[in-house]
Amino acid sequence: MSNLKQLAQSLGLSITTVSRALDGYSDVSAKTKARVLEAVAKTGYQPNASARRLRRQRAELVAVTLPTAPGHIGPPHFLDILSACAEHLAISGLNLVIAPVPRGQSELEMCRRFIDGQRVDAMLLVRTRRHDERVELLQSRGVPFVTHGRTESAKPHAFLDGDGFSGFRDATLRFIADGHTHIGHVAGPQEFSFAHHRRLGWEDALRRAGLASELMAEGEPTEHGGYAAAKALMSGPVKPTAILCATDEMAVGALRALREVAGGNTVCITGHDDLPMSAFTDPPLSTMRVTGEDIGVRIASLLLRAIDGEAPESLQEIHPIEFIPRASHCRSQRLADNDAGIHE
Amino acid sequence: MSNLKQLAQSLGLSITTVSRALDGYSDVSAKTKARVLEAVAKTGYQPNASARRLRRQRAELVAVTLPTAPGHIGPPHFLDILSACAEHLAISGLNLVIAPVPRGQSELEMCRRFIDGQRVDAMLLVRTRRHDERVELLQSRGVPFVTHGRTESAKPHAFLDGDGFSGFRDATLRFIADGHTHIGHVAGPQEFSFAHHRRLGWEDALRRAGLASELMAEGEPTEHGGYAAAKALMSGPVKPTAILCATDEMAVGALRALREVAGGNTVCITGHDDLPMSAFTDPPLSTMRVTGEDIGVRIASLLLRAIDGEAPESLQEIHPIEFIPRASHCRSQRLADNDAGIHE
DNA sequence: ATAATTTTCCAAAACGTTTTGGATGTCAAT
DNA sequence: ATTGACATCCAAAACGTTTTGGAAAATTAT
Repeated sequence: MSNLKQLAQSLGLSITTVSRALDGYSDVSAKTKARVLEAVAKTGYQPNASARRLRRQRAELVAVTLPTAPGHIGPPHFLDILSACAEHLAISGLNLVIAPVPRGQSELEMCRRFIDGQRVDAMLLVRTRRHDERVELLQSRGVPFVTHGRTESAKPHAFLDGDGFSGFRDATLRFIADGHTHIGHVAGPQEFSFAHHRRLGWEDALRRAGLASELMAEGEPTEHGGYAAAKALMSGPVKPTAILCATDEMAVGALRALREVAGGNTVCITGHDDLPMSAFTDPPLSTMRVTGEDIGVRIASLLLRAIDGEAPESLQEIHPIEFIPRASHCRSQRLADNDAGIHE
Repeated sequence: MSNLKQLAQSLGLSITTVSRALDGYSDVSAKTKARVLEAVAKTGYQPNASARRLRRQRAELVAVTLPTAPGHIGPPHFLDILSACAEHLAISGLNLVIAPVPRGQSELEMCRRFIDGQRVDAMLLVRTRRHDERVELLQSRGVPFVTHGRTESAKPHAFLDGDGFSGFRDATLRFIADGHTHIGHVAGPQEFSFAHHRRLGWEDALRRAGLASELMAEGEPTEHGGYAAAKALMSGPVKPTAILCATDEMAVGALRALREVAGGNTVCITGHDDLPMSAFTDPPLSTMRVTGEDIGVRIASLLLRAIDGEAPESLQEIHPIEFIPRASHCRSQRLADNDAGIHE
């Protein structure tokens, strides 16, 4: 609509001066600056984004790659995280674009398109895999990026993660303290970083207590995955009396499986994520969550610092997990009452 | 990294020719076109997005405004819709940016920033209100846009909506046919278009059947909102024997409320949206969903047509709703068995 | 052989900013 | 009067594309 040229002309000033007035250079007198500001306020002038981006050689954009998994895309609270992230990025003039992987294309091709076309200043990777080819690509291109979840990459990179290991270890220890000796795990796909760490935490606690860690079933990180995995666990020769699920969604599926299986309604269960709905399941789901304020905001500030050129080593955050006790982690009252009792 | 100039130089061609070869003009011989394509494949050249956007006077971007509601942002399956939409837009070279409203700013200011800065070619509005100021602004600026959900705007605009009215009317009729005479409604905030239409459908069925429509409670479109509303309904002088909830999330909350209240476990209940988790509640939630293929894809194609200048009148879609029967809509077996029985 | 047409190419002008490197004028110090 | 310092302004270059309006070469028609 309106551009600098017209604005300058109407004020009898040069384009340069108007531009510098708006950018707050000391270069322009207080009087003309005021005049410019007034004119801008009146016309609602906004600099053309593409032009500024071209000149500044910054895209003012950050892309988040969404792996289009079959089924649904990610934990339901994911949009909240992205929204908070976008809101925080916007303060620094950056916008967040959603970059789902087109069908028939690899995640790699997609990343390449974005960085080679200089469409973005940085990227955000979610659903990180332990060995993630996207990470390697971005590292080799020198593009700033942050991953949600660690990887096992040799070269350090910026990431934000919850301490799933400790969270699941502590939850398992809690079950052990409650007298459980058969503690199962409904695991997410082990290629995913988050799922792997949570499993390791569960295993670690069992090992320390000298308990076997064979009661594990893996499934898709969805309600159905949790359902199927829990069914598998409950149909084995040795049945668990407590189950840690990798996510709340899986736990919801597991809850249904337990409902359908004989003796299932005394099996204790926990999830992870503290989804809004988890307080409303039957029984209300005991779960965990990353402590502190919004994850999205923290991711955003990591991204900003990465763009500013900060070293990856100093951009790695692992946040503690807090346990949200509700009803589901102590269903078998016998156990909870005589807490030292051995259960079989 | 690499640009047209370098590419042209290395091929001994002009910038123009290379550019036109890539855009598929008939203007360039088959042989040189092949040479160019090969060089592009080898160097991985991608045109600089900002430059192209500036020259073409298109932002190649579509923004979706996310109302940052207190609590959570939208239905959990929302990201799936956005993702599908983004994927489809990408085919035409458009990217989807998410534009949450920064705190302390109005949705209007945010829209203005985007369109005055020519940051976007079109906008997508969700959580549409019956009287939506964003719609008026965009109409007055002549920016292409599509809303998810109708409005009561006098001027027509592009939208995609489910036929919530018919969906809820039919579901209510189904309850009536099952012999229910006290049918309640856990409603969403009536300022929202979707919530209002669903209520009207419920009311319409009751009116036709000569039944009173006073058993309604309104709440936030969240689990907790549904919980509180259902509690309110169940603590009145006349209690419903069936309840239609505006969304699955509200239904999940209502289910818990019914669990906590005497006689609640025979009250029939339905939701709307068919969230993944709805098949796993106790009892499995009977619900509804928009028929046909992915909503996100359809929104995307509406957006594309709007950008192409198609008239708003021809860009209005209301899609039928299909009922997903599970267990929750016929809990009181007495009713279901003798279907003509009067219940009190 | 010449004119008309088609094919193939390209120089230069945009697009709207930001930034560089002065230019002009004012004022105080010499 | 000259110099230096400072305040205020601006012309022009650049960012990397796409598009316009030809120009040169090759082909066909006369």
